Amino acid sequence: MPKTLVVLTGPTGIGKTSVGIKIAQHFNTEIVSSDSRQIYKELSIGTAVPSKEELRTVLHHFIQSHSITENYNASRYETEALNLLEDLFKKKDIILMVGGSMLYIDAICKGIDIMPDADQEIRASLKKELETNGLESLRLQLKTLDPEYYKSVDLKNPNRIIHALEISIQTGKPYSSFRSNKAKSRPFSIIKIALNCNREILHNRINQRVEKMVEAGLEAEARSVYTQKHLNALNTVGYREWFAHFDGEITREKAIELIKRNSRRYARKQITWVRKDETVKWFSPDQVKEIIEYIEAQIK
RNA sequence: GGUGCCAUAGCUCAGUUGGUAGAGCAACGGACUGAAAAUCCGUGUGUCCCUGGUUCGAUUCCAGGUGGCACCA
Repeated sequence: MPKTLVVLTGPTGIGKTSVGIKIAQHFNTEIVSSDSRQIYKELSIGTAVPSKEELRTVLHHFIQSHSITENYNASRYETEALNLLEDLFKKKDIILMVGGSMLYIDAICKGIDIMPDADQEIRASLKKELETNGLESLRLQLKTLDPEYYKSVDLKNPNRIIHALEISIQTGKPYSSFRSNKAKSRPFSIIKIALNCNREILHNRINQRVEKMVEAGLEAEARSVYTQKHLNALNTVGYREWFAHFDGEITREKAIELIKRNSRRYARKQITWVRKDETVKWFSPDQVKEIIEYIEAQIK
């Protein structure tokens, strides 16, 4: 029997969780989450993890499975999720992947080139250098260590330059030598589905969901991880705004307003990413029946 | 009902001594391979309330209308 991974994605707040559960139920299968924040066990309200009822209905993987202290990344996700999929495909022909972390989805569908994890000490020293000497100093280093990547990288983006430098420095080989730019082949076929709706409706949904999160105790949840605010896992919409409030930089109302705005912007960024993928079939969140029909037609 | 003030971008407003306009916020478009809910780049999106008048030319000046606000009745 051929194996198929059905990927369900779309902007935050569109309703992926509930649509995903209906689809998983129909195909009697399990859900592999591709959400870079729902993966953390310390977070639940601000990441909008599925409810206990929802989790009872369909078996979910990679929901609150790791700690914010773990230094997780897309490559680790690729390895772990592929291993899991191999197991799951032994008993199922269709597996549903649900989530909005586009890089994580790409890691599964196309793969990420193999290279070492970034050395945290090197990263820290490069960050320091960025602060004291500025971006130009890092650019010059990159020009020497990896002239090829220097030509194509966004030279205004510190994260990109730092990452290329840290890999080049710790391996002694240019970062670009690790980049194959080739999609890996997978032992399963892939069907990609994305949810979207009218932008104004999406914004209303997002704004209302943030209000509900606040009512559900988002502030207390943020407070509970406040001492670890430096962790990358917490450099996230819904938490960083509270940290700014706790630090006395902004009012509580401003924090909530910014969470709404940043969520809206995040949704737009997600849509931008998915738009360029021509293999994606778009649906509205109320087209569950049509989605199931589409999947069945594709499988045949 | 009378008088005064106001009407410009989605919002708050600036401006044009008459040559069709700009800030903040919001919004929109894009990039993306170990930080990705991250990080970075780009874009004013406009019946200047409506109708007339004056003028080569009106968003700007004048008249009337409409709407809002304030005060007086």
